[in-house]
This record gives sequence, structure tokens and C-alpha cells, in this order.
Amino acid sequence: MNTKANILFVEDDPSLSFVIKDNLEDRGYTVIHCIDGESAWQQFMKHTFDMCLLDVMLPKKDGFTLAAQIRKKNELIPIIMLTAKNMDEDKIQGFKTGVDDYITKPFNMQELLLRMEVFLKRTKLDTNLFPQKVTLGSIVFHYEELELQTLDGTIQLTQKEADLLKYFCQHINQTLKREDILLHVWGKDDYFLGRSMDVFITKLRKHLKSEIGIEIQTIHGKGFKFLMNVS
Amino acid sequence: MNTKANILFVEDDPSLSFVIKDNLEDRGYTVIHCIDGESAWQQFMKHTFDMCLLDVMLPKKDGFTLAAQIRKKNELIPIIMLTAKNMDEDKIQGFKTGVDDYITKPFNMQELLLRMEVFLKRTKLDTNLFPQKVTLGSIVFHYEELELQTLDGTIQLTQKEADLLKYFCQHINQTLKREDILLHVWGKDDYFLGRSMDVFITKLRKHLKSEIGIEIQTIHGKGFKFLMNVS
DNA sequence: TTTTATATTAACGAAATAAAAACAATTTAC
DNA sequence: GTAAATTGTTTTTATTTCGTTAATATAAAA
Repeated sequence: MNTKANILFVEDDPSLSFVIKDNLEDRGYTVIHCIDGESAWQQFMKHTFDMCLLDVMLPKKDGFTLAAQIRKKNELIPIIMLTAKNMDEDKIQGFKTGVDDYITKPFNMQELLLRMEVFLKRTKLDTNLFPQKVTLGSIVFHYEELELQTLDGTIQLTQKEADLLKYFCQHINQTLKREDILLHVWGKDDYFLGRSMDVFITKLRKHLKSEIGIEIQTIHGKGFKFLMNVS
Repeated sequence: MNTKANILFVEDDPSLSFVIKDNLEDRGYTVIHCIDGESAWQQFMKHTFDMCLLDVMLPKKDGFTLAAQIRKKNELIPIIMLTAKNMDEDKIQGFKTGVDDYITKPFNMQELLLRMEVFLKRTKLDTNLFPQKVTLGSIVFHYEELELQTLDGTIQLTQKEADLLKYFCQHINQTLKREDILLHVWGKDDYFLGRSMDVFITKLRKHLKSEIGIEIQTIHGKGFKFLMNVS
């Protein structure tokens, strides 16, 4: 079952948490709620989220520290901070780096939802659901099951292989910059992850070699293009 | 005999209890009725329930404490609270965390049943009855009897083994996330229960090794898949 | 040619999983 | 009422897998 987007929501006030979580779930989001910074970090490392909603004042590890930690791991994920009304504007300003938006308590739900949608729309996550099965010529790609059904039999993919292929499937016949692939699939862009990506490109090419109409083309100095003729 | 769902029902008012229990049983539910919090907790630990119906005011241990205790043991089971009319809305709000729904007395039976169905439908418990006997190739799995009849003879299963196998049988040829298996079979997802699950996977594999068409496949980093070819 | 970017294969280390054994809590049998 | 057996969990040790890194080869650009 596919969902709209996965939200990591960290807030320690029980009643406020309940209202927000409930509201978000009503709107179709999948919400993982944590009441302190440490458990939130654990959850972040365990799952894949599309957005973070962090209270500033949190037990064990404050929201800004958490935000910085998350940003270090993933340069792309939208982070929205929930700040108290009386908070020092300067302090907010100082910590704003790495955070995409912040919203001052008390806020109404509508306001929060609007701000969230800005970011989710940008990543196309609330509009484009990735289908259960994608047909690539004679090959069927089943993302959730990490499976590639080819004429020669079923290939079991690893999570990263599937993530990369998914990203290609979302951008068929488009030139993708190395940087973008790295940011979207690996969350970060550095030299070593670049080498890592090359290894995975090789792996995917092997998996896809049975289908003649499909090719991962190299755009030297720029990136790759997932070519697929016919359809 | 298979039942619709097992309900833990805790309420100390005798006449109200009688009416509700009677009604639920008429609708096919199996109801275990307790009149105080402590005995309810004992029952909860002893049996496997699909839903809890808890009065707020209870002798020995109040409903909210009981609810919290249950939630700590099982993160998934639906809990519906029966609250008195004059109850402070704030208080309800404060304790709402961990509870799935609440209904204010007096309520009519229809209302309660509707609310119950919302949760039971979600877990598919009132639609999908688990069959008495499941045929897995040459093996016959009898859940209620905790028996596995193989060509080599009958294997006596433990409760947990049977619960796990049942969950697999409900999801043949689907990739199941470790997290989901833990939540549905163990009620909670933590590191140690994860190790425990691994032990049970090993046990089940031993039991099932005689049937060549059946395999518990590991999907590294994700979970397991109960593979069964032919049928 | 010389430098830089990409491809391929192999090696590595951390983390996930498997298997076996120890343990604690109950239950059963005597 | 105690000993033995059973059950699920935890611990320990072994094995496997995966993503990264490194090493080497090839192709493209300067």
C-alpha cells in the first residue's frame, strides 16, 4: 500500500501531538511520532522519511541539534521547526541554516499543512505516487518487493539498487545530473558516494541487459540518462 | 471453532456489562469480561486479544492505567475507552495518547459496534477468518491445534511458532517487513524481540524443511517472504 | 599526449542475520 | 512440594550480505 508521504514528527506535548498527528493522518500522511530527540534520531536512521517536523524544545536532544544531525545525513529532506512564540528572533536566525522553514506556536493546522505542501509539492511526493509495478519493456520492476522480473527469471534487488532504479523510472529519457542522483538517492553528494554510484550503475546495467530497449546512457561530465524506446 | 474476534471487555457495572457482553456475543465476538483492572491485566497477559474495551472507572486499577499498561505491551491492539458523561474533556484529552477511540456513556449498542468495526476492519479480523487447516504443499497446518502434519509425522508447535506461521500463511509470497511481523505477532518492535523472531524463523525453517516447495526467504535489510510455489 | 571522468572488478568492514547455548519463568509430572 | 520439562527471551558466537572504498582498466576531453 502506497502512502502520500512519510513524516517524522517530534513533539513532546501530548495533547498538541495528538491533534497534529491525527490531522496529518486524516490527510493521508504516514506519521511517525517521537517525544524526544534521541528516539527521533533512531527513527530517522531506521526509516526513510519525506519530511521532518521538529519542535525546538525537546527532551534529551533539542530540536536544532537534531535538525543539524539530520541535515548532515541528508542535505535534501525538508525540515520544518515548530518554535515557541516567545523565542528570540536572533536565536532562530542563527539556527535557521539547514532548516527549510519554521512556524511559530500557536499555529492553526491549515497554516502548517500549507507550508508542508510547499515542500512536498516540490519533491512531487504528494502528487506522484510510485506505482506498485513498472513495466520496462519485457521487464517488470516491483519496487516494494525489490524484484525485477525478467524473461530469464526474477532478480532480487537490494534496497539501494531498487532506490536508484526507482529514481531512473521517475525520470525516463531525461538527462540526470550526477549531483541530483546522489542527492535524491544517497541524500548527499561527495566524491566517494560518486564512486559508489558508479558501482551501482554497473550493477543495474547488468540486471537490465536482457531488455534491448533499455539503456543507462552516460552523459560524460554531466550524468546519466535512462533511455527507453517504444513503450 | 473459529471466532470473529476476541474482545477483552472490562466494566464493573453488572447490568451494563451483561447487556454489552450479550450483544457482542450475539454478533459472533468472543468476549472475556472482567470487573476490575487487575484481573483484566492478568487476562490480557494470558490470552491473545484483538481489541480492548475498557471502562475508565474501575476497581483496583483504573482504565487509563490499564490502557497504558496494555499499550506498553502491545503497540497495535485497538483500545476503546468507555467514559462517563460528566468527565472532564481535558482529562480525556490528556490521556488520549495510546488510546484509539473513546465513547461516552450512555451510548447505544449500534454506536459501539460501528466504532469497533472501524478498527477490526482495519486489521481484517472480522472479514478474514483463518481456516481450520491450511495446506502447504504436502504439509497441513492446523493452527488451533498447534499442529503441523508432515509426511514424516506430526510436529507439535508452540503458540508463538503457530502465531508466526499463521501470519506468514496470511501473507504468502509477499515481502513482510521485520517491523510488521514484530508488531503483528509480538505486538512490539524492539531489538531483543527482533532477535527472538530470528530464533523462531530458524525453528520454523526446520519444521518446514521437508516440503521442498516452501521456503522462508530473507530479504536482507527488509524482512522475510514466505515463498510457496504451485498450490 | 596528458589529464580527467567513468567502468569494472575485487577487497574490506560494518551491520544484519543464523545458529547454538544459556537463562528465567511457568507448567507439568511425580 | 520438588524435580523435570517446556517455552519464550536473551546472550554468545558464527556466518552472510551489503554498501563503500580501493585498485585497475578504459574512454573522453583538453
